[in-house]
Amino acid sequence: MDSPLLQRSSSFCQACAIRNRAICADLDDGEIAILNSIGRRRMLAAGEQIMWEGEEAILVANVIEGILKLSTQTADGKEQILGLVYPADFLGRPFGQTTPYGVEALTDAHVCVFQRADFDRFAREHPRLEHKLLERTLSELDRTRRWMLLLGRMNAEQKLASFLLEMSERVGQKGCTAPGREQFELPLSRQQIADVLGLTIETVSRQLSKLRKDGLIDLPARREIVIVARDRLEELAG
Amino acid sequence: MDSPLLQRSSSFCQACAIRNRAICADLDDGEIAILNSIGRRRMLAAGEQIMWEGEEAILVANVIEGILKLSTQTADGKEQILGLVYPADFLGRPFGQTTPYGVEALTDAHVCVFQRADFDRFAREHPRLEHKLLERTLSELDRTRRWMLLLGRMNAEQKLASFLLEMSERVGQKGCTAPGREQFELPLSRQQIADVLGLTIETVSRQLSKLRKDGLIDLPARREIVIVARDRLEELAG
DNA sequence: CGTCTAGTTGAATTCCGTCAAAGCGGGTGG
DNA sequence: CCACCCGCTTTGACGGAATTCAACTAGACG
Repeated sequence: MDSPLLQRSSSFCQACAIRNRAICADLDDGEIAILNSIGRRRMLAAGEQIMWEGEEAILVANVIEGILKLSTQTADGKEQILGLVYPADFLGRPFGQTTPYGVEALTDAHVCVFQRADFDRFAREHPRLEHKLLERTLSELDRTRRWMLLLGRMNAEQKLASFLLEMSERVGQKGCTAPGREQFELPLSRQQIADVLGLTIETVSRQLSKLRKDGLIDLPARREIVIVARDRLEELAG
Repeated sequence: MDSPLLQRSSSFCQACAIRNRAICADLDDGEIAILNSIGRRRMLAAGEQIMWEGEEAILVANVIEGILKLSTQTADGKEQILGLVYPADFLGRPFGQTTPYGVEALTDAHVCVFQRADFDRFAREHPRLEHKLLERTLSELDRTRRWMLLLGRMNAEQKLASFLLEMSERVGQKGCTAPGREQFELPLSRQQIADVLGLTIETVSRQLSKLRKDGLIDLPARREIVIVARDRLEELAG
C-alpha cells in the first residue's frame, strides 16, 4: 500500500521526517497532495500553548518534532498532565466540539496543523486515514488506562521508577552519546513531573534524591538522568 | 442514512434494544444482516468474567444490557478499575493482539459477541462502522482522561462526590420510582467503588458516612444512594 | 558579582491506609 | 419463625506516607 515515490514528488509531505510513522503513512500520492494543501507547518517555542482547555476545537495536528503535554486542572487550580505527545503522534480532538485539555509545547516543537473542519472532511472521505487514526486512538486509550493504574494504585517511589523507565524508552532512543537509553535529558521540569504523576514537586525531588542515594540512578544535571541499575528500577516499578 | 425498515426485517439486530445507540446504528439492512450472522448473544451473570487481562484478544462485543467493569492490577495485587461499560457501549480491543484489561459483569448482563477476527474484517470493509467506532473511542479517551484528574489530584471527599454525581447520571436515568436521578441503586460494592477511585474500602465507607452525616446524601440501603443536596455535592466535586 | 528561578532539604501536619473489632442483613437450616 | 452464620460494611485507633510550609542551595544570566 505504501508508495515508492519518495523522490518523485517534491511536495512538503514527501520530505516529512515522520512521513512513514504518522497517520499519513499509507496514503497515496493524490491523497498526500490534498492533505498537503490543507495543512500548514508551525513552529512552537518551548512553553508556548497551542490549544486551550474548553475552547472550541478548531485545530488538529501531527507532531513532527518536539514533545508536548496535554493537561487539565481542578477547580482549585491543581494541574494534572494527561499525556505526553511525541513526534509522529496525532494531536487534537477530531469530530468534537471542544478541546478537552490544554496543549503546550515542552520543548521547541514543529507541528503540521490542520483546520479541524478540513481534516474531519478529509478523514471521512478517506477510510484508510480514519483507520490509522482509529488504531492510534485505541493504542492511546490503552496507554492512558495503564497510566490510571499508576495514578490510582502506586506510591511515590513506584511512580517515579515507572516514569523514569517510560522516559528512557521514549526519549533515550535518539542517537545519543550514551550507550543505549541509559542516559537522557528530561523534557520536563520537576513541577511538570509532579503534574504527570499526581504528586507534589517536593515529593518528586525527595524520591529522585532517594533513588540516587540508593544507587539506582544518577543526576549529573538538573534535567539529566542516568539509569544505573535498570533491573532494580524495573523491580520497583513492578 | 438511517433506514426506516424496522418492521420489514425480522432479524435479531432489528429488534435489538440498543440498535439505535450502538455502533451498529447507521448501518443499512444488508450490513446489519452480515453483522447479525457473525455475532451471537450471550448472557452473563453478575460477577462472571468474559475477558482476562493479557490473554489473546479473541472477542469484542456490544453491551445490550447490564454494567461491566474493565480492570487491571499492580504487581502486588491491588486492583484498579479502568472504566465502566454501559448498554450500547462497545467492549474489547479491536485491531490488537492482547486484551489490556480484565472484563467482568457487575450486574447480570446481556452482550452481543463477535470473534475479533470477524469483527475486524467487517469493520475494515465498512468505513461507516469504523467511523462510529472512532467517535466512540475518542469520547472514551476523553472520559478516561477526565478520570485521570480525579485519580491524580482529588482527595477522598472530592472523589466520592464526583463518583456519586457520575453514577446518578449513568444509572439514575431509567424509569425510576424516584423523581429524576436523585435516587439510584449502585451496581458496585464498596470494594469496587474503592477500586474505581484508587482508595481503600474503609476510606470509601468513612467518606460516605461523612456525606450522610453532613446531609448531602442518604443511604437507605447498602447499595442505595439518595442525593439530598446535589448543589453541595457538585460544589465539592469542583 | 548579584539576582532570580528551579530545585533540594527539613520539620510539622494531615490525610489516608492498615489493623482490629463490632454491626448489619440476607440466606439457610433447624 | 427464629437462630445462626457468613460476607459485606462500618467504625475506631494508630501509624506512615505524602503534603504543606519554610528555609536554604545551586545554577543560569545579566
